Amino acid sequence: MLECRLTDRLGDYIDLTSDERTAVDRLTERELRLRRGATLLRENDRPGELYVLTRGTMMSYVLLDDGSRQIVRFLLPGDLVGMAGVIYQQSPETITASTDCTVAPFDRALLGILVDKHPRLGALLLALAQMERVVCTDRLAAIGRTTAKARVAALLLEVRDRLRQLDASIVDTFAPGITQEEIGDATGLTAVHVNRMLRQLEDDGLIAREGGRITLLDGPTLARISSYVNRYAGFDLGWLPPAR
Amino acid sequence: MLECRLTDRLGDYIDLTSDERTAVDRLTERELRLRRGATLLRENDRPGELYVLTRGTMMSYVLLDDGSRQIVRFLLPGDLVGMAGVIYQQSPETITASTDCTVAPFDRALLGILVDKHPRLGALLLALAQMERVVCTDRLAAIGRTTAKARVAALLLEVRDRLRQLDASIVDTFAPGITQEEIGDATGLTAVHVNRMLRQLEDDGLIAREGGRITLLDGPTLARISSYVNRYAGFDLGWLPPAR
DNA sequence: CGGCGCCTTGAGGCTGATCAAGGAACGTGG
DNA sequence: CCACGTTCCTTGATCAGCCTCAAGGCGCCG
Repeated sequence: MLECRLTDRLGDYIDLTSDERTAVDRLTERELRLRRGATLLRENDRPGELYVLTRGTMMSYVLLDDGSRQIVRFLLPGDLVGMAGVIYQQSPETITASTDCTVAPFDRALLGILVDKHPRLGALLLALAQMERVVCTDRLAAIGRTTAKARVAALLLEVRDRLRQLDASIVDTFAPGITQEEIGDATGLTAVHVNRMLRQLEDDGLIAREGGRITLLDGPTLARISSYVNRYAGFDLGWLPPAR
Repeated sequence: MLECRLTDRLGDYIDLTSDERTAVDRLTERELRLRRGATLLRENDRPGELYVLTRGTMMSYVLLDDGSRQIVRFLLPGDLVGMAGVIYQQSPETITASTDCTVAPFDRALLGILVDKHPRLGALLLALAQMERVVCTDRLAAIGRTTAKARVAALLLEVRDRLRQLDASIVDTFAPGITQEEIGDATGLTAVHVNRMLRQLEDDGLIAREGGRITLLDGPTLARISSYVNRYAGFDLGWLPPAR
């Protein structure tokens, strides 16, 4: 199973000093194991803690009155979990484990201390928050303004790019590890229609499927029809302050 | 015309020290005036600077290949503008003036310096970034999983709450200052259908319209049918580090 | 007075939802 | 080892919400 520490993730973007590394590792001293399907945090709970997801996958979503669900983000190892709730007295989202997984909980006061002692890390977290916001707006544009086929294609590309960031050996074949219903809940479609769109993409020769694994046969075309841009690349972090 | 400085906005959330105030004000030393319709930043431009919007309203949006537009956010005085692009070499969004307005440009390196000298402000900016992300996910859920009527209702409530934050005298009547086409581009609808939904809300007795001004006659019902939550309230910032 | 931007309303069509039924894979207990 | 339940995938038929196209009205400004 894929594993990634927060220091590894942050280290993808900047070279951490050993002081910074120590400070970040301090957030992940405790460890919590979750079973597939377990709920870490529920909407309107009081979100006292934050988490680093270290092993397994989770998802954050919102439930509406009529029982429908909007998946906001799939969480992968190395992701900070629960940041959206850090400013509220009530959590705006529910977070559950899609697979068995391990998280490291830490009090949110530690986040303040971390930023205070290591402003550069604060700036980096601010940058990563912006990245997530941009990913969210991309999804917004996809759901608001593109066809079902394009939305599914964009989601597949995003999943591929994020998995590749964790494991460079992943190129175009991967097991997304999410059901068609979850794809639907992330893209604003029904599971039935997601299934049809996957079939169409397959018939178009853009993807292949086999036993839960998906191969992107023609990434450029997929990206074109879905207006997909990889937001996990193309950074400019030259404005970050020096390490302290 | 409404006006709001960045220090005022940040001061809504925490009491700034005079040092912090000085540092924030330094970001807005320069001033740039824009005509209604002017574009401040275009998608894929190199985003070298950030801006504080001090007077007037703007909007940030994404254009898709087929010419359709997804409005990501309406910008009001006191808002930081361009933060989404701060981490990229190419701007992910276009920003244009909806009315004549005034912005204060500053180099993004200044952001790094600000965070370095005043970590508490860095943490606050991180918190505000999370808030925008939550607003974005609310919109996502609205577009992905709710009806046209609910989306329009939610947008009206959000506009009201944001205007009220700027001007406490605004209660339930306001001039949104946006066209029906813009409401559509923000909610993933066509202008024609927005018009029908406004008429329905009016026929239902939930809103009243008169000469471009809108009155929310029944906020609670509007909030209920649209699952709207005011994300501009209910904060918990107790975890911020002390001022430096 | 003419043009333009925006709003308004009607008619018809298409995308994606809903309802329904069945199949494959897998784990679990007898 | 097999029967069974559960979960997920797959496909067909019908329906409806929202889009598209079209036409006209109002108010403002040059």
